[in-house]
Amino acid sequence: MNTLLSQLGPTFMDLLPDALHDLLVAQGTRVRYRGDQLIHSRGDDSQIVSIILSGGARAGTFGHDGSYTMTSILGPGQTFGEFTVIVGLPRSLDMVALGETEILELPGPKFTRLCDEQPELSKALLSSSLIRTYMLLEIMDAMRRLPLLERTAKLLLILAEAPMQTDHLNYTQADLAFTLGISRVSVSKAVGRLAELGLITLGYRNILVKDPAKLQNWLDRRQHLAV
Amino acid sequence: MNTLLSQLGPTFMDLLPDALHDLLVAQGTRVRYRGDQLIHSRGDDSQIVSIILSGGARAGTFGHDGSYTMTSILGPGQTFGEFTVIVGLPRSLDMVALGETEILELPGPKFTRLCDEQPELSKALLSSSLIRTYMLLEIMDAMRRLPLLERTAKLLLILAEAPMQTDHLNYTQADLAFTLGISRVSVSKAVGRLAELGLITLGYRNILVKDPAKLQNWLDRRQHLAV
DNA sequence: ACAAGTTTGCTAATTTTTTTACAATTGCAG
DNA sequence: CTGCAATTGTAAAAAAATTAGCAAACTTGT
Repeated sequence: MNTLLSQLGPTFMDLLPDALHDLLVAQGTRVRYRGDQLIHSRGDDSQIVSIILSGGARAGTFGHDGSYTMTSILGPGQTFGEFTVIVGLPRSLDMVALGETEILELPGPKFTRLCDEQPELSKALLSSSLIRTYMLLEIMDAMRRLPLLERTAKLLLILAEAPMQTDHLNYTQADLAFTLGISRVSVSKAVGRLAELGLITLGYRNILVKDPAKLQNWLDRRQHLAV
Repeated sequence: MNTLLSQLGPTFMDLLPDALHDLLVAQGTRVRYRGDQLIHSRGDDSQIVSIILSGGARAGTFGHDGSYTMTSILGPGQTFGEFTVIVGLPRSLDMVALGETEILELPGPKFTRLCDEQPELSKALLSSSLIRTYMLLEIMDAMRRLPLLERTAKLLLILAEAPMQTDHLNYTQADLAFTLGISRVSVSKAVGRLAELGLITLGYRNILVKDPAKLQNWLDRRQHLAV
């Protein structure tokens, strides 16, 4: 669960030469989204590549029953929609703006043309995609191997290091439960224990991770023992 | 857990124009591996891109305690090692040959040069990488949402549709347990129930999925009910 | 065809997690 | 300031999964 946001490596935009960066910005349309505004839904087949300029976005799925499972959080420099455009399948996740967010949007055909003309673009996208795959594998591994308490800690760490986040994580414990795929009671117990250990501070509708490094450290030691 | 093998889309090799396909084969070295032979280990930083020509490979991690968790299975036309070469980080998974396997190996520098010269190569790699990411997200979703019985069924389905596989899946229940990250007893119960339902037939060191479509059907109905 | 080593099927005891239910707390709207 | 709705903390019971252990079934090498 090592995150999709506190990037292990550079983001797509980081990987781009300046010239290309400028070209993209020139060719795309800047669109602003308010916090919690839906950017697009699972199943859409709008062919648009989105690049986050500022703010952030969270990816997840809304269940038929209104539940929500968060899959990942994206920050500035990261992209989404390229799967839809390049592979030609409908979007698999709902995307929601995380706070005031500015996104650069490029129509699919224009983007693919740019890719053809500028091999560097494909290469940057490839690198960021490979990095993403790597992280997903790490996350899957964590999900299978780590006990509930550690998994919860890891999620908090991911959220704490997310872009557009103050110290206080404004999520309800029910949200966290959905995200982790465990019960609210279990979350309550887990965060309770973490709070006991002085790693986090609990509030109403929010959790404070004052010292992410400390939490990370605790987690690392835990994982070490487990393996 | 929708597979990394019964490809949802085309494989890397499928995406390649014939000319490039031939070029790669000409530039690479064919290497044969016996069944269960270790191709490379987690942590290696050998810079080699591997393309499976025939046979297959399974990716996973060996724990310090000798345990093994399978992450995915790759078949002909699929690649691995590109992460290492392009991003420059050590390998994250142990790869083991699945039966008699022939692999085309390209040294990293040669591969990156080819990528620079042939943009089509980057593009094919990009598509297959995006497809892989998509599948991983599906798998993660399944892991969080599906109960143990369904997860087991899904794994069997994935394995049954894997390349290099006869009707009989030659895995011990302990193998399946490792792969699913659950206990052997739980697997035993799960496959027992599936056998009761007539969806599979149990044997010694192997499981027969005579009618994958039927199993798929059962799973679909189950998932529908769950959501 | 036998002995040795795996693998499977089961059981019982234990641990973990979920469910259900309810009280206490918090923020907010009026 | 007060009452309401949402959120959190907790406890007890139920369900699910794990561990540990053992006997029976099965392969294989000799």
